[in-house]
Parts: sequence; C-alpha cells; structure tokens
Amino acid sequence: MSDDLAARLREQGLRLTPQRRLILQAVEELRHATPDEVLAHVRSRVSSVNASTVYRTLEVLEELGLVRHTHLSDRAPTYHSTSEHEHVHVVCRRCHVVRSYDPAVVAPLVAALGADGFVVDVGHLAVFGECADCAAQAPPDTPT
Amino acid sequence: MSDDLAARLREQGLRLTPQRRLILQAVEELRHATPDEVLAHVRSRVSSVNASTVYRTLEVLEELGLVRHTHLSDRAPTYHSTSEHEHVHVVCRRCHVVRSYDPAVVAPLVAALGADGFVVDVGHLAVFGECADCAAQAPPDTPT
DNA sequence: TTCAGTGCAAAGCGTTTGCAGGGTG
DNA sequence: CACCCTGCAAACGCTTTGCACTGAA
Repeated sequence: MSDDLAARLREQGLRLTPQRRLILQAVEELRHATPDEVLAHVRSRVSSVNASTVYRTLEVLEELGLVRHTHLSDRAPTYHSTSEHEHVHVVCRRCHVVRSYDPAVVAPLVAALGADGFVVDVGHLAVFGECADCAAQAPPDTPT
Repeated sequence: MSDDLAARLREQGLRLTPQRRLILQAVEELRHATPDEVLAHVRSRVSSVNASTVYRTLEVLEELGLVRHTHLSDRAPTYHSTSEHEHVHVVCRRCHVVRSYDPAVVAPLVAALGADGFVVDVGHLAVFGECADCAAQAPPDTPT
C-alpha cells in the first residue's frame, strides 16, 4: 500500500517524506491505533518524529483515503488502514474488547437509512454494548 | 421526571441540591446538549453554577439512569434525558444535521450481535454519513 | 452535626497552530 | 530553488482533580 502513498501524494502535489511513510506503515502494522500509539511505534524505530507531525500526517492520509478513524473510546480516536476490508467495530464497554464484524451486520440499517437518501459511513461505525463474557460474570453496572 | 431525581438520589445516599435539579431540567429542556450548553442554560436562570459541577452532576445523573450521552461530533458529548423514547442518532457529517430514528432501524443489527451474546447499547449509537440533501448538492469531500 | 456537594483554581489530556528552519521534487 | 513539511513550543478546548468551605438531611 505504500506504493499508493507516493502516487496519491503526487496527485495532490504533496510530498513523500520518511515521516509519512513511517506513519502509514505504523497504522498498517498496528491495525488499530491512536495517534499516541502511532507516535510510539514510529519512535521505536526512528527516534525523531514529532506528535504534531503524526496528527498532521494522519489527517493527510485520511484525506487521501489511505487510513480511516473511528471512536472506540471516549478518548483518542483509533486509526486503521483502508487496505483492510471494511468492517464495523463492536466494543464491549466493560472489558473494552473490540471485535470487527462484516458490514453485512449493518446492511439492513444501511438499507433503511438509504431509503431516506442517507448514505451511511459504515467504516466509522462503532457499536457499544456488553459482550457475552461480561454479561455472564458481571454486576449490572460500570461505564465506558 | 424531577420526582425521580429525589427518589433515586436518596436510594444511593446522595443529596438533592438546587444545582442537580437545574442541570437535569436543562438537559430535559434542551433535549440534546453538551456540558457547555447545559452550563449556559443553567446560568441563564441562576447565575452561580460551576462547570465542574455540571460535569460531576451529569456523571451522577447518568449513573442514576436519568440521562444518557452519545458522541455526535468529534468534540464534546451530547446528553439527553432518558424520559424521551430511546432513539438512534443519525448525523450528517457535512451539514451536521442530527436526526433521531426509531430503534427498529437497528433491530437486525441488535439481533445479529445478540446471536453472539452481545447486548447493544442502542441509545449510545450514532450513525454518521451523508444526508440526502448534502449528497445531492455536494462535491465528493469534506470531513466531520 | 456529619459528610456529600460545590466553587475555585490548577492541572491534565489530546489536539492545533505559528513560526523558522529543513528537505523534497 | 520554490514551497511543502517538520520540529518546537505555546496555546487551546474539554475535562478532571485537590482542597477548603457550604449546606442537605
């Protein structure tokens, strides 16, 4: 996918820099990562990368369609590569386990809203709730 | 619903204060509001309420099950009263219009995840995408 | 009278921005 | 060699926290 990177940047008159390559690579390798985690990963190989560069780069990569983000917690967003199959994130609010589902699970929802002309951004969807394991063991409480 | 307030607070050994009453009332009247909007609304009637009290109170009210929150933007969360019917929020990323849908639209999703023992928190769901009006008029771009 | 709740101020976390120097194309 | 990109440091928006005082029960 890093091949796309050079091409897509060029299309927009943007430049290919080592930082951009490393950041995209980090997102691909981590599969799901916050800006902070991306920064840490990049720094584990090269020492000098700045947090603001990570933010600016993730923004660029998202505009180029190479990465996407969702909100899997009330804190920082999570980025993932678009080279993965599109998927819906399902998050257990109790144990914080994140599971990916095939977009088929939301097909009826997409269809229902589509009837009103609304186009759902499936990749951004995060469904919160309580997973089977937690529901089994847990007292009825505790938030995100 | 403010009757519930006194009762539920008492159950937990908590106290009924003017601030708590006003904050719950604000959420009910505004229907969808960020902590900041709640603060402004409360201050428009009484002058002295502190932001940290709003945050602390919204947390308490949510634990008591009197209010709920969702994330309708990448910024502050939105609170609403649980005295409204449960609904799913659908947000246009372009014009930021928020529309509420009957939970029926996600019934198939709830059923599909339910098959795996996952209990979906329907009230917390926010579906992002592009509404009919924007899709009609807009160039294919622009983020949240 | 007790202890939960409040206001205030400071700190915290994640993110953004202005600017000057650096490196890509 | 133009101009995009980066690092740095400061600022920012939202939220949380520590502490002493206040007031509900």
